[in-house]
Amino acid sequence: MARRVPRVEHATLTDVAAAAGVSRATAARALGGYGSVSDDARALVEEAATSLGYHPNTLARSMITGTTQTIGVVVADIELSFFARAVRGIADSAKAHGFEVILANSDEDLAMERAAIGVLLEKRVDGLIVAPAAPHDAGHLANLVQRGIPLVLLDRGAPGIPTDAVVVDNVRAVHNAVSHLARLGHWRIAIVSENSANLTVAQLADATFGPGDGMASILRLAGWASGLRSGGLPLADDLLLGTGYSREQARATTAAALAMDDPPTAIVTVDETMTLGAVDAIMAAGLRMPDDISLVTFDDLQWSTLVRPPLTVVAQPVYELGMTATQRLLDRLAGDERPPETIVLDTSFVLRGSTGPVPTRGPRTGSRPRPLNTAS
Amino acid sequence: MARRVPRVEHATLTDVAAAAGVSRATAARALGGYGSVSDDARALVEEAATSLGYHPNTLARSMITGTTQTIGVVVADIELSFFARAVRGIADSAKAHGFEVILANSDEDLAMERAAIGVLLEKRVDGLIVAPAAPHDAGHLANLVQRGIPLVLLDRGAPGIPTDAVVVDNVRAVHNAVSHLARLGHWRIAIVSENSANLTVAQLADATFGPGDGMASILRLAGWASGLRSGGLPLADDLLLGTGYSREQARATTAAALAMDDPPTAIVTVDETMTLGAVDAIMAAGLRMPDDISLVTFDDLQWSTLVRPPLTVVAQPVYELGMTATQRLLDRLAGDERPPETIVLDTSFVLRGSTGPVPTRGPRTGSRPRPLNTAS
DNA sequence: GTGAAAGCGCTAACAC
DNA sequence: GTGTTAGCGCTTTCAC
Repeated sequence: MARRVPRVEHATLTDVAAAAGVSRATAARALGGYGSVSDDARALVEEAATSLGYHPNTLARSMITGTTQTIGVVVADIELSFFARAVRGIADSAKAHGFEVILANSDEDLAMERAAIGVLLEKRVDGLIVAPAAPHDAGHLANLVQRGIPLVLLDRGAPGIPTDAVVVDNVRAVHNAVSHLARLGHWRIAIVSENSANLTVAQLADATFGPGDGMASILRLAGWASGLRSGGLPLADDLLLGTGYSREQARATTAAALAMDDPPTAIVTVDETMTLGAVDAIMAAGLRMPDDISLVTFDDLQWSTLVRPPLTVVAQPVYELGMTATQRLLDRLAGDERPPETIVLDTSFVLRGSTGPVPTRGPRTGSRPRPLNTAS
Repeated sequence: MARRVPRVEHATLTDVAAAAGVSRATAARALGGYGSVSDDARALVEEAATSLGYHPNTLARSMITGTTQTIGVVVADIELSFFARAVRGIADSAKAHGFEVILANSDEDLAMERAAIGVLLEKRVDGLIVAPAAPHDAGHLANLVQRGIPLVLLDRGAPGIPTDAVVVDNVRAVHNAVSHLARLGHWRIAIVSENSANLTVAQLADATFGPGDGMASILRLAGWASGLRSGGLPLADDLLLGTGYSREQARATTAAALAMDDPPTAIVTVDETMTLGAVDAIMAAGLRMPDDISLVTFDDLQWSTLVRPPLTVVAQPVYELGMTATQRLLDRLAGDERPPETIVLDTSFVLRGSTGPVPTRGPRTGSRPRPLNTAS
């Protein structure tokens, strides 16, 4: 005879049935609200249930029904504002539909992501929302899709994987931001990114990425490069400030760029971490925005308006990204068989004080080189 | 015959056993690493398992073992930096011990907290980490403890509930911050809090709270009041800037205080949300820190060093709070029967630019009233 | 409307 | 070392 060692005593359906003087089937029907039960029996059962403090064991239920009412969520790091807000959106809409959320952090590490997904699957989550660490190395995700496990990608699509993704149009968002800076007369527009993809600026400008084609950071680089090109600006490789994924590395890289002979007149950052480091460097250099340098950052963070001047930002609908991903996942769980699609939400460009025209005089070197190219 | 409608086909132990040509018990032993199996059998089983893509169904396992290797976490709002970081600490240490985390937000609402705990219990989490919304109305938590469900409180203790809690010494932290300000000569030290507990400053100063006695915000008020008293400063009720729990309300309340005839010479904020609103108001009023006003905020947020001047803060070991809570919970799960205790971690006072001596001349009104009381 | 009985996938005695 | 078997708590036929 199997015998478990219960950590905690829970009243079972059998207990309730016995107390109510009915069969387990009747008790189950009364409590589960399915089948038909007489009013008498229902009353008896409900009374017994409350007096025993009965709560159904969803584990046992799940074994039969095949659904756990749980979704697994794998993000890079819940500490990043972006993911915290997206997860809040996920949790809220999941809860509204009776689902719970199991959370895992991957730290953008493929092995951690794989492991996390494995564990979530063993827990028999009904579906997954994943911000894939390596959209171009997503065999494990393809495998999920092939096995019929509902999967929605968040923030980044994985090319070639036939599943839903919810993203923003990163290329266009940054292209527009760069165009704005170009119109203001900036001719040295740098970008700070943790990911340079080992591509030259020309290659990035040539690339034709769709919104769901991989990491947001790469797409933002592509948007930057294409913005430079369409603004008639030189595609200078020294403006691609590739660095490591930490505030300190972003600071150091930005600081080095600011110390160049021909420093950028404007900087774009691709996410919160890069923004923190870039602002560190700009402030440490004693530069005034926008007089000495213009700055556009990604994501409208809570403190964007607290630095002086307030930051011009590309704002993403982060909460909605999470909600939309969840909605789509729950639709799939409910049997929606439409072909997978990449849902693209709109960003907005929020103009504040950190961007402005290039000053006529050079900020520190006395004078600046003329633009190399002013044709469109 | 019961028949489930599997959303996804998973290979079962029976499948593996059949493929390997052994009994289910042998397969289970080989895979589970318990009991004894011959090397031949083990090899056969492992091969069959990999080729079938077998992953154990932890639901079935949990039904027998009585443990789900899952902990439930209920915080106010994962979007707040404090909880995001604490949850990261929880998730990391949980994962290191083979546990997963189910996350729920309560928005500091008691009903939502109760509901969340109910759901987590139905999912048979092995234990709970809760930041209680109402530490003084915690019958449901007492009930958990009585039922033997392992529970660790985070950030706030619940007086009278015999369970572990992991907190900081909020009273002392704020007392020290206020003492520092008093030593700098400040005589009108206000505090911005979403919770005034309907107490007068004198009552707060008289209260003798321990570190685990309820909401952090109240304890911080008490620390402020006792700091005022021991600094020989008047316990003026108009310095207790009680407001609603939103950035905008904090801004409005702070703005009103700054517009008083006798405005504060220094302000303390009790959390991230209050800090955002208070800084909004100070900046909107055009006040310079620390020349016009000094500011001490709670929690060392990432942007604390990006505003000018950088903020003097009370820093909490937030990640460690989460790790410690998890460690204690896992200890309890492992059978640790020590009497429950309130674990108090140390805060640190980080002196930066937003605090300084009271200027000899009044900042805006030309001259200020002399301190009412300079005795200790 | 109600009860009996099967069985989800697994672990844990208990024989052999 | 291995197989047989019972049963975790529940839902779901299928009779009555």
